[in-house]
Amino acid sequence: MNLTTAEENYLKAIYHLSDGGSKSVSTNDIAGEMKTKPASVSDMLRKLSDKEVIEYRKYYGVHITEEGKKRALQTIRKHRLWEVFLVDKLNFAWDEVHEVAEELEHIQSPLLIQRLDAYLNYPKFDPHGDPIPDEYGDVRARPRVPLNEMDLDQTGQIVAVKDSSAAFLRYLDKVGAYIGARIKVLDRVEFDGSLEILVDNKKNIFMSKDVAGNILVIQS
Amino acid sequence: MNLTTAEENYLKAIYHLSDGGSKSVSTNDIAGEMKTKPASVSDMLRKLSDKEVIEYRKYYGVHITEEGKKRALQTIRKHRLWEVFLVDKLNFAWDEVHEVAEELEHIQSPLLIQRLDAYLNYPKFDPHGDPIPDEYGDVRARPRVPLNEMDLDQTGQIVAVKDSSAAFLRYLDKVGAYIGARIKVLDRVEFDGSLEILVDNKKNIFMSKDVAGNILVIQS
DNA sequence: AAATTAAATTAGATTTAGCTAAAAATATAT
DNA sequence: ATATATTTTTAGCTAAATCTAATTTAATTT
Ligand SMILES: [Mn+2]
Ligand SMILES: [Mn+2]
Ligand SMILES: [Mn+2]
Ligand SMILES: [Mn+2]
Repeated sequence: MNLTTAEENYLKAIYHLSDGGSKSVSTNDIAGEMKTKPASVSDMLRKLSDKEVIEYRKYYGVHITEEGKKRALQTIRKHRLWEVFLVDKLNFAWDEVHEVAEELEHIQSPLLIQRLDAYLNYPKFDPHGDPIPDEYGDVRARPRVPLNEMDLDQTGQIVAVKDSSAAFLRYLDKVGAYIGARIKVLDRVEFDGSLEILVDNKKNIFMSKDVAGNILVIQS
Repeated sequence: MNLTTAEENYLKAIYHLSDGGSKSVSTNDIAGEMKTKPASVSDMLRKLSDKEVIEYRKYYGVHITEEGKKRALQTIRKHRLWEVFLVDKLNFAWDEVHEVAEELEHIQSPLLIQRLDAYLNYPKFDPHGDPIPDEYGDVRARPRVPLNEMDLDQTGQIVAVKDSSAAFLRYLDKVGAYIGARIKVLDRVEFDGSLEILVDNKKNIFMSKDVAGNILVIQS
């Protein structure tokens, strides 16, 4: 059974809100994520349930099914591949790609995605550091730690961000904290948890605990 | 005023059926081209007329307006740029690109098209030899002659096809009559107008008048 | 100039995706 | 255990894009 563009978007939202299928998700949360009203969500849940991509018990939230997870991961795969294309080939900045990818992810053509993947050299991560599922939906996740949880003097590499808003991404660009940057925790202010970070062994930057909590690092 | 995907598709059909705005177009012709029913077309014509991209007098067919022509050319530009991308970068065959481009042409992002154009090195023609309008809607058309109208012993280069069906394109691939091939008219059978053609100075092929009429050539 | 045929429009339904307002169910607090 | 608050669903409406069937207008033949 085919999904419409709206159904794909809802399913992706449910996948994300449920942490990849582990939690149940509420109508209100979906409405918040999709920027629609709860009444519209109730309607859509009935449709997604009919198509057996979610399990739906009225008043008790939804679970995504195995089939639903597979579908969501395919859409996420397409989204992230297009983001890589936009950044690597068309020189988009990493904060300019999400909206366009949100449209491109709905183009129906398995051949297109296969060829795009090959053309991009089978990338494993998108420009925000999020993993790209393979064509079977398998994801190679790296263990990632929020920067604010790292110990003093620890080193690592920035691999992803939790907040992908354009404002946040532009701020990171400004201070040089791009994906791939090597960092070291130089100091932590006990009072508010803010940090002093060494970036790429050459630049010292200060950031609030809040900012650091949105930066994900692989420790090394 | 923004156009929906359906409106863009109808407007493009009207542009083509009217030979770029020169002829008036009938409801039935549009229905044929769009594979919808005349009743649906009447509905859509009212909408397009409200948005002032066509001039519509009930029962007397439609004319595309200047604004409509501009919009149609933008969509055509996007369609053809995507086709170049699919063939040049993703190694699609020229008979595999049309359907996907029919979806990709509706992605809304001026930046995307600007960057794609640059990335493809500002191509002037799509894989079927059709000209790509520039961002102002200007088209550099080459004077083209159907192969069946060429005189004996004349030479030229295949630059486009009238029929873009996959079946026809595959046939052309098989006989080596791809876009860019140099050809010479060796013989014409008076009885049925069929032709013998020398392709790339090395291969002799025979083709019916019907086939030749769908191949466009620049004479040289 | 009628009569017939063809083309186009209108009327009325359906599906998808949204909305608001009202009702119902569940959760929380006294 | 009630009362209150919150969440969720239902009912009813709108807009887009289709359809079929009926009607109207225009074009073509006799
Ligand atoms: Mn994204
Ligand atoms: Mn999307
Ligand atoms: Mn095409
Ligand atoms: Mn299209």
